Amino acid sequence: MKQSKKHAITIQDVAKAAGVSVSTVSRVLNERVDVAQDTQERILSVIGELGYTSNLAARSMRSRHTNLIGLIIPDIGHPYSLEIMKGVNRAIAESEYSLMVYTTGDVQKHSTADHEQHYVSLLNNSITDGVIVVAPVASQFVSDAPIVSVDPHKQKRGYPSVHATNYQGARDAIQYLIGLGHTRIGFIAGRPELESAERRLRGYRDVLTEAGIGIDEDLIVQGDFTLKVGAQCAHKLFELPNPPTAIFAGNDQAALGVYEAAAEKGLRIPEDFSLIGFDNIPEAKYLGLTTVDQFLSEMGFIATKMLIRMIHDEELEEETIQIPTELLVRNSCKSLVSLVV
Amino acid sequence: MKQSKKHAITIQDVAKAAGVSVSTVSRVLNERVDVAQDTQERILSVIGELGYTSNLAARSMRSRHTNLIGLIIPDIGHPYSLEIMKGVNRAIAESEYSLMVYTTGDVQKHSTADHEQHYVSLLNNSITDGVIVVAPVASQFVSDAPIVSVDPHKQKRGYPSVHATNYQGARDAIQYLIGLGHTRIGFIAGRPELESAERRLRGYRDVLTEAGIGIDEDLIVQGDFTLKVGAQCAHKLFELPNPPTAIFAGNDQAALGVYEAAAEKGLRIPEDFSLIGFDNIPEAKYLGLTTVDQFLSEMGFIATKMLIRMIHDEELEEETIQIPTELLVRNSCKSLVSLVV
DNA sequence: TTGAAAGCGCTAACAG
DNA sequence: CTGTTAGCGCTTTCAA
Repeated sequence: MKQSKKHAITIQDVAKAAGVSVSTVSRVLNERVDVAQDTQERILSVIGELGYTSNLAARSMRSRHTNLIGLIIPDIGHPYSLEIMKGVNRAIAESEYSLMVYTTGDVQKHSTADHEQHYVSLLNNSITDGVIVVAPVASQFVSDAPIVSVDPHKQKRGYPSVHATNYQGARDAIQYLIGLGHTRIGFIAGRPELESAERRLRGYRDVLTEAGIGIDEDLIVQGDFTLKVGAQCAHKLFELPNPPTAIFAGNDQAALGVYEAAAEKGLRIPEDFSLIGFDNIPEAKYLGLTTVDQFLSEMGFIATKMLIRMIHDEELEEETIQIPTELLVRNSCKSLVSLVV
Repeated sequence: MKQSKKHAITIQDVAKAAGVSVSTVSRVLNERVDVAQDTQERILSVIGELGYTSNLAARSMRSRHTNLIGLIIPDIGHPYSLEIMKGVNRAIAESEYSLMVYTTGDVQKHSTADHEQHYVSLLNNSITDGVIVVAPVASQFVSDAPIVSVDPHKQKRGYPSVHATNYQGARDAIQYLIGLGHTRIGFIAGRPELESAERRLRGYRDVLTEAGIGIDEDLIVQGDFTLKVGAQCAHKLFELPNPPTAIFAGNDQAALGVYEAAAEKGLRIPEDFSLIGFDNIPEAKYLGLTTVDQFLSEMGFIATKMLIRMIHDEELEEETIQIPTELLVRNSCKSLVSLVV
């Protein structure tokens, strides 16, 4: 209501309208106490009238305190990312921070260490108080503000990260299947370059060996964490002369692939065989399959809590948290999340 | 490698290291052509070595060009939001822009017009070139940068918005059910204060009236777009002396509620009755239910494309786009998305 | 209790 | 082709 419509209202406009200096307005904005009661009220009411919102860019530049947390996440549309975001969101909701999710749209094109570092710098050197990086391939990050990584591709040092206990989760899952009486358990492996996939496989091998059942290499097929290849893998397993009576799918998409392959063959889960999948699978509830579940969201939650503690300058000690996470559908096995500094 | 570790590398550091002035570095950064070849190369290599990333805050403050689009969305964890984000993401991926998703964590606590305006100002007055506001309750926004809204609660003027053709979609759905031979079709309504819910109901009433079937008010029950209440509504319908042979659920969650209620009663879909739902329902694929689908993602996509055109200063004319969106599962009816300026 | 003034890192004239 | 300079809107000493 003042002058050019094109120009946003600044702290100057507020100061002028309230008949004070900008520094006084700034003090009110930052909830300093050393401002006279009536001055404060006047400024506040002017702010309300003018609909002033402080310029984030300018504020970030001057003060190292934006109350903004950045989340750098590969593919916003992927269920994996979504679950983690949910957990982050939960932690954000009960904090004084707001969340800025940064994504570049396409997983394939941007998941390089260079890009990750770029986004970390972009956010942390400017508008965020700290960032969470999900599933980074980068080993190191240069940043003056705190960083936490979630589910990094490879075990790394230098900054804290939250890991799923993939090994223990897979162990629990296989033990659960053995408890059901299965001895021929198929395994659809994930992308071998990922530490998580490798650990799940190791859990499978170890439990089967320990149980005296032994490993039949024909029962281990190489998937890639996609539904399509998961279905192909399942077909391979079903065509075996001596097919498995249960399948452990490396992740959610693979599990759905198995489900579709089973449906094609007219098999029913869990009547004809047992299917257990890793990662969150919303459909599991209706499809009768068992999942090692909820840990994605939990990882996001823990990472966010940690980051906030770091921002508050609480020095993190070398520590490990273990958080039990129930299986969603119908059993007693547990998955865990661990924190590694 | 220069001085205090705590301090991020600035354009000054780069200039010093390259033996040029900051403005020259800035020119290279902004891909100006009027820089000598060798100077440019030298600066670029220094940037690489130092791992310099330009300060977003500072850059935003000086130039109206951040290549960042803001998405203001109520609840990141809700399937509704997710679908829209997917569409936005798709459009972002094929553009030169990056996406900044802004959420405050909790739908209930923050979905007020004031908050919406606050976030619009926060982003648009500082770091974004434009914003997309999803499901706003606010009627107007003050902002110097472009705004597009998606699926606003009430029809509003002043800025462009993308609407689902809820009326036509509901019409198509009901016609589809009539085509299947149904005459007693239950309707689970959504929150009555939302225009979308009201339009769907109107589509239902109109088609039934036009078809000469007439309206049985007992078949219309008041839901609230949640699974729990959806299930209760379904129970109410099933308990009717003359229960419906088909149910149209106002949205995805309600449809799942109906599914669960049906499962409890031992009913099977679609053998025992037909169930059709609005909004994206991933589970639909496995549950045999029909959906009016994909339009959420489409709305996000269109809104983003529009916003980018607006940022590029292409004046938007009064126009309407109609985009046919197939039903997901098994039929021929279509839903549409329209654009209103 | 308040104001004046100095920058934060960057871009964009304007000179050279 | 390149350097100098003046701010963008804000916070923060330092005085008054």
